[in-house]
Amino acid sequence: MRKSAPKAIGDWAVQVEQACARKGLQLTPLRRQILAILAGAPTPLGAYAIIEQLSREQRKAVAPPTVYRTLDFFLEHGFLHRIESRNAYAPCEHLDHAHHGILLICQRCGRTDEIENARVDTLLRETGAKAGFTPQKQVVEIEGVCQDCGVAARR
Amino acid sequence: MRKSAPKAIGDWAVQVEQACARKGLQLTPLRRQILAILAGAPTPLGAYAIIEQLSREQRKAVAPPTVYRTLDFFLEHGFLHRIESRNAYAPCEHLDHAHHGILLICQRCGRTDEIENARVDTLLRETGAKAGFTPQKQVVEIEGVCQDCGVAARR
DNA sequence: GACCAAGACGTTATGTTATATCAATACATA
DNA sequence: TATGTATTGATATAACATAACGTCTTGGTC
Repeated sequence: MRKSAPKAIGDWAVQVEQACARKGLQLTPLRRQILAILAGAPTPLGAYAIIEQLSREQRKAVAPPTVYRTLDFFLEHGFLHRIESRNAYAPCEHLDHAHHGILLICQRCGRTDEIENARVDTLLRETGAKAGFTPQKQVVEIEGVCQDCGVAARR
Repeated sequence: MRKSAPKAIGDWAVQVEQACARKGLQLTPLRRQILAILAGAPTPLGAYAIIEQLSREQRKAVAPPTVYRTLDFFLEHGFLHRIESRNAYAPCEHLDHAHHGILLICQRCGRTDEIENARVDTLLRETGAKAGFTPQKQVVEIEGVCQDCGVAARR
């Protein structure tokens, strides 16, 4: 799981900022604000959770399309993952290179961790290929109990 | 992809029927009807597509809870898969044993194929374990282009 | 048969997630 | 200024899912 959330978070926000600068992407106030909200969340957030928080912060309602557009922007550029089995969005922890992440989702605490494994990648591609299939996008999500929660449960 | 849909379908419906008999589960008229609808569909169906078809067949509106309950019944007993990345439901093609399927989803034709690979399973479990994670449920969905569509595209 | 409990289904209402569409604004550049 | 492009605002609605409660059937037990 994302151990020291504050640290990883800062990292992420900073990295996104740098990536935007590098690629000439606009990091507007709205995007920055949503970035901060996502960065500050201990667990992945749903779009409507973001809308609520945003609306609170601005004391003014923010409509769904506004947030979904921003999420799409982050997703397109690989800054964010969508967790399909939860309809939630979490920071991508490996911004520096293209990859298919494996998402570990804890049932107890709700935190997620993104790991990479080249062998899984390769194996999935090969497995698909054997069936004549050309993969474009992989969704690998594993739900279970994370280390911390597992330890806690056994105490 | 499910090549000869009619055949695989018949298989599926029959197998579900047998499994229900074996386990003492009621295969009521409603369940049978939804089974048939799912079995006859070339691609995974959303709950509301089932509702529509059901309502047409009965010339009478069927409400969402009715269908969702039946879907839950099939899911619980492992007869059906939910495709997380599509909010859709597809017959499970390996009824005879417990498993984590790998779902191949074609972007062009929408058909899905479910394959099994023990190595993927093992590898995912191991990968999780290395991170201190105890997996309960795996979601592996690969989106891409199936053989037929790939061939068609290259012609 | 009378009774009870469990399971299945019907019905109404509502909650949750996501998108279509068009208008307004901001900024760069010809 | 005019024109184009990117972003955001605003309204409405679509798509997916569940809560809560009532009714009816079924199958067991006395």
